[in-house]
Amino acid sequence: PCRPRAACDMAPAPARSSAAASSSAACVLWLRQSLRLHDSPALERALRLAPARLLPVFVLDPRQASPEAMGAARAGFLLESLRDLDSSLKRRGSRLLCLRGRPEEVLPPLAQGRGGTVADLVFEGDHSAERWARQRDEEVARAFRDSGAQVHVETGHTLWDPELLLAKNRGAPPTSMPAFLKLVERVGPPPRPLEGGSGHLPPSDWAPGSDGAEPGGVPALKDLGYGPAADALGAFPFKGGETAGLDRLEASLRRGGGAVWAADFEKPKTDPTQVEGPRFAERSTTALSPYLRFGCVSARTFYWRLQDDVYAARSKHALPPVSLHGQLLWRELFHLNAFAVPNFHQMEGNPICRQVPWAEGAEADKRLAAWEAGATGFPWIDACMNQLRAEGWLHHLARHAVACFLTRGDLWVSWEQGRDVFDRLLVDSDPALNSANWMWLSCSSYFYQYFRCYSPIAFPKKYDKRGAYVRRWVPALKEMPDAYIYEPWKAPKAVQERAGCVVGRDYPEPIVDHREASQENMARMKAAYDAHKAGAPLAGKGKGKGQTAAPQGVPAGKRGKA
DNA sequence: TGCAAGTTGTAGAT
DNA sequence: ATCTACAACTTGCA
Repeated sequence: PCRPRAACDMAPAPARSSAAASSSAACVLWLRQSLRLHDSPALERALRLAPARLLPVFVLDPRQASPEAMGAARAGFLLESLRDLDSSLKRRGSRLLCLRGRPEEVLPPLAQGRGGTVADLVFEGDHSAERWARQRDEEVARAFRDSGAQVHVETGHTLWDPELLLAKNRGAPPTSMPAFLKLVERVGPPPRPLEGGSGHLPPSDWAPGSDGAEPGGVPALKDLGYGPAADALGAFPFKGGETAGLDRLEASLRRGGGAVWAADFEKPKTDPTQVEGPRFAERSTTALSPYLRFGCVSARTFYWRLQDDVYAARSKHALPPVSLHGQLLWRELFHLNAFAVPNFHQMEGNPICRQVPWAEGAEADKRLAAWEAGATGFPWIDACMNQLRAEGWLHHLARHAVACFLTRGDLWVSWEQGRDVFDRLLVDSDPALNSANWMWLSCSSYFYQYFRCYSPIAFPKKYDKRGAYVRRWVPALKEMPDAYIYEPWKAPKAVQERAGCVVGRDYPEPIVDHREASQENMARMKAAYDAHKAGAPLAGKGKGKGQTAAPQGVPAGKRGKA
């Protein structure tokens, strides 16, 4: 029923002043979240402006792309993606200009027209961004407008335009999957991916800095301040970029022969302990998340390939929320929430987030540090964190286990702190999904059954009785007998000696007693929930901050018509 | 107001 | 493998 959406279906190009429409007029295409040429609304819009010159630019912002803010795995993936994009652009007669610095500082000089008039700026709106990023975008847009350019903001990171979804839900974002599925039912399927051409692009023949300080090429990791160890240590096993991403998409769709695997995929049934096979290619999930994060693969392309080539061909297939389509819908729901809920990325003043008195001070810092370093003394948790630091990737259920452990399960550390660690280390960290999932796992929002708690011993045992995953990621435990692999402190001293792993010497003592800690924390959660109920839920409690927070999308608690 | 359902818990019984 | 108790959360809808 859904035809391919042609680029010209979109809003008509605005009329522009005759002065700007001179033959040398250029269009700056500021690439951000969508590092691809297929299904790129921003690129197609830029082409419809028919500029004499098209200047695709990406800005490496030190606030994001530096060792303090971004793990080596993600930085490496990002640079690979940029290099791939540059090659693809060059094949079509263009090139990528890669600048370094703050966009609001390095982009405005382009508007002044180094070597010609810049008539248009096109970029993709980041609806679910944190406040500072939204301000950054406004500053850049203002600078271009002040220079006489037109600014065009497109939507491309999500399946639907978040504004449209919000409007169709009377201005209030759904906060549960059943409610979101109903909304999606009303709205209809997402737009088809754009049919991007493969033809020649307008030239990108500007003069990038005659001072020679800024060559405009994609830098290497070391140029961004990453040490030489970063290359070896920070390695996601799959290459970044649109080319590799589309290959991986095809491989996922073909998997199992006749798309059986993708059709029957149910997320809760996948295995978080799976260790890489000899072919080093298959994990129990698609591992497409980093490609979606950086827009190397369009969510809409993924959605429709699944629909047309996997689901349509079979009488029976998995359904949302557990199916692969379901995974895209979770992503969509959380982006919509991040767009519409005020103070979404923090506990305070966040109307959907339970106010929980998480631990603070030196003890909390120590626990957080041990957790991040993979030194909690719980082999399953430490193995997960070691994989996270090394690869930048963890299976979704492994993320659950470590997030529950850090927050409501064992260590009682704030979800915001764990979220920040994930944001730095994960190759696929997308702020909206990251904050949402941390709220979920800490029982701060979306999920409230705090008496369901992951055990760092029982949970991995269900999948991996012999602890192959732990042995892979915690070498000290390599020789520990199966019976003690998840609880080495219970092994008799002689067994520990024989395994070359004495607890307290070669491997840490457990940081807490899981049974005691989880019991105590459940009582704390109950108290926090009771306090929430006691204060009028809509009016908030205590400080009275939540209800006065300026809404970004729509006022919280406003359920009526706009 | 009551009731059903909620992507992904555990421990112990059978 | 499938069941139940655990102690009982929330949202969303009738």
